[in-house]
Amino acid sequence: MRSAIPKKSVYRLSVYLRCLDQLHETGVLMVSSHALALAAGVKPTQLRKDLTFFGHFGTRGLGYEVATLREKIRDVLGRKELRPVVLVGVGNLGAALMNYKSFEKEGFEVVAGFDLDTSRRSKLRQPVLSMEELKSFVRSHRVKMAIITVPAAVAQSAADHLVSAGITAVLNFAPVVLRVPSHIVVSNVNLAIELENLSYFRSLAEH
Amino acid sequence: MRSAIPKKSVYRLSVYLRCLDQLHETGVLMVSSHALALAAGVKPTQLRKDLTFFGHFGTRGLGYEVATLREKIRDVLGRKELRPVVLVGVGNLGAALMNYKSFEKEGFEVVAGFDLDTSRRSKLRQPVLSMEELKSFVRSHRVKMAIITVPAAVAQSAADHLVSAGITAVLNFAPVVLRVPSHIVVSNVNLAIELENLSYFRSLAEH
DNA sequence: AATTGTGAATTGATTCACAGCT
DNA sequence: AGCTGTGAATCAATTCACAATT
Repeated sequence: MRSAIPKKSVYRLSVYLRCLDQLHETGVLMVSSHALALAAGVKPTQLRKDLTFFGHFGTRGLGYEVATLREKIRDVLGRKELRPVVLVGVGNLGAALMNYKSFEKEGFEVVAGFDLDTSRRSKLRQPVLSMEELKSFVRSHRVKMAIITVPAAVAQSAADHLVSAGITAVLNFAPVVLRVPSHIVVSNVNLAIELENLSYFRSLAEH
Repeated sequence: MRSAIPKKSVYRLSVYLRCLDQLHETGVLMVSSHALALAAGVKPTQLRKDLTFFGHFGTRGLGYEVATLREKIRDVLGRKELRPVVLVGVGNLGAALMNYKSFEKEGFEVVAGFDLDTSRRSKLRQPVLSMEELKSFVRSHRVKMAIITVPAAVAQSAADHLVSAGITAVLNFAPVVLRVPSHIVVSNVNLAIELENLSYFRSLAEH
């Protein structure tokens, strides 16, 4: 049994890291689990429990050194080197993500876009290439991660292409459940469902 | 105690609805929990359990009538009328979301964008208005939901504006934890964290 | 015979309560 | 005195096992 670590703890680790970044920028040296948890929007005990899955980083009576904890979490999350990402489907959303500043800031670089229509290269820094060029590009640039922003109807085909090119992690924005081999990691972001959910809980709340 | 219904069940309800839409389009009349669960990427028992929170919609021995179940889920999710949404922050991502087809298809209409720079109206169908116009627009159009796609530094201020204008649900793309009154529903989408998570689990998987 | 619906059992996540350091 | 780290307890979600129904 490799991973007794809850998925959600890993997710929150990223949230804590963002908060630590902010504290670091503003020159704060030490932080208590109470203060950091407040900033992250969780309970102090949850923060401490989350951290225990990865080690013990604090000093009893004092709290956590911001710079150190930040560094440790970056290590856990593998934030040493810049990680290249390719994107398939250079439509409105795809192009926006190719320009998305937070990706770079957090250590990801969208190195190329792929699309049936390679004329969609307008004001992008990165090249927009044809699907035929995908495999050789991914291999030669040793890319392991991809973003899918194609229409639902062609998302499975895009995923198949990516997998056969050697991609092992996919962030999928297409509203379909992708079928991939079990060693491939897929994470789905369905924006329409996010809105739909929000709408549901909003209606509940107004009573 | 109103809601003993798990958040995740509601989320999956939206996923089931997408699958039912597809089945409906392809003319399928009946579906078993097994088949629908397969399409949705969950276990049959989970699908059935999820449905029991909202009623019983199937026929033992036969399964579920696609059209009926679809209709019932639409009812639960409040998908009767078109729901207007405003968006604050008409940058790359914001503009892409204002054009996002899946929103319309799923019953949401982004009716206006708001930005400090109202010249960002380029090829959008919807008007891009100044922040001063937000409150009166939201009130006169009876908008209840908003999308925040401004930079992190001004996201809290955007949220404050929205809340005081009468918005009660926010889909937040800015990488900050928003402070809002307790009756406001916030859902966060942090794309950089999604990639970071994916990267973490990808690294785990390659062993 | 097939398939739903659901209590009971299990598994997983969160919170509590307090021992252990500084 | 203050705060972390963590086993135990609680709470929530998932899965099992099977009775109920067509």
